[in-house]
Amino acid sequence: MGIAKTELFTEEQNRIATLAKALGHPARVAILQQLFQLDTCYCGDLVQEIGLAQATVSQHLRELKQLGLIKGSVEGSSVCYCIHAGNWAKMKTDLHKFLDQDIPDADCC
Amino acid sequence: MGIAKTELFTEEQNRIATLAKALGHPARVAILQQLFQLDTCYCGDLVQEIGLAQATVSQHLRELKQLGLIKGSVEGSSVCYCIHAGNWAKMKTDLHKFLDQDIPDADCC
DNA sequence: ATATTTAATCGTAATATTGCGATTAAACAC
DNA sequence: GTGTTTAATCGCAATATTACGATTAAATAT
Repeated sequence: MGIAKTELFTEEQNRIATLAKALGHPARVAILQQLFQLDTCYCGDLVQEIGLAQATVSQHLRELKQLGLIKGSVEGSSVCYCIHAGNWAKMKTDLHKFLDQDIPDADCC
Repeated sequence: MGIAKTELFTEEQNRIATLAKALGHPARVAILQQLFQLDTCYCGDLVQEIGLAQATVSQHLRELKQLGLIKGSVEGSSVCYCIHAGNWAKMKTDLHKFLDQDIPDADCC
């Protein structure tokens, strides 16, 4: 019914899915890439770069912030965003662990 | 309007988002983990393990197959699934490239 | 004080996803 | 042949996501 049955899965499975989901939209990927480049870190610049409406970009920023992947600080009337290094590292650890599993060579198919 | 504006983004951004999205549901993570364990590779066993309805699991399997992350082969009246090693490796390369970027130490916030 | 800039939030419409019962088709058993 | 098992697909309901105009609040400029 469109409701994800998280209770059926392990903490680890849910965490991986949550992290992956956050990266599962090109606008959020684009925002993160901009922040890695760091020639634009102000919200207004990001809105220009991304090309979506201000409200939409703000919504994507909120998602990334809620997960802790980015942090924002108010500077006068604008807001500066950047990658949250510690949490990004944690995410990387978790995703790598999943991605880098050895593929069984039973090769049953 | 709920429609992802893929044309605003680069091929790379869209590809990363598409890959991440596929991993963005715990059922699909669970399926992949089972295939890594490989004590269950038959569709029916996966349905048992996952705990969702057969139709739902089949739908998740289709998504993973369409992206090429898994492959399935018919064996009599059942179907055996496994990780598509080559495509999994490609995905890893693409995601790693994105995840492993250096975080600028300008630390503007 | 008033006007402007900036970004978050609200409300809402369009679309996508998730989940499942029912049906279907193919392989198998008898 | 008929009955059974297996898994894909259809159809639909519930929920989630995406997008944006409008509004809001805070900082800044005049």
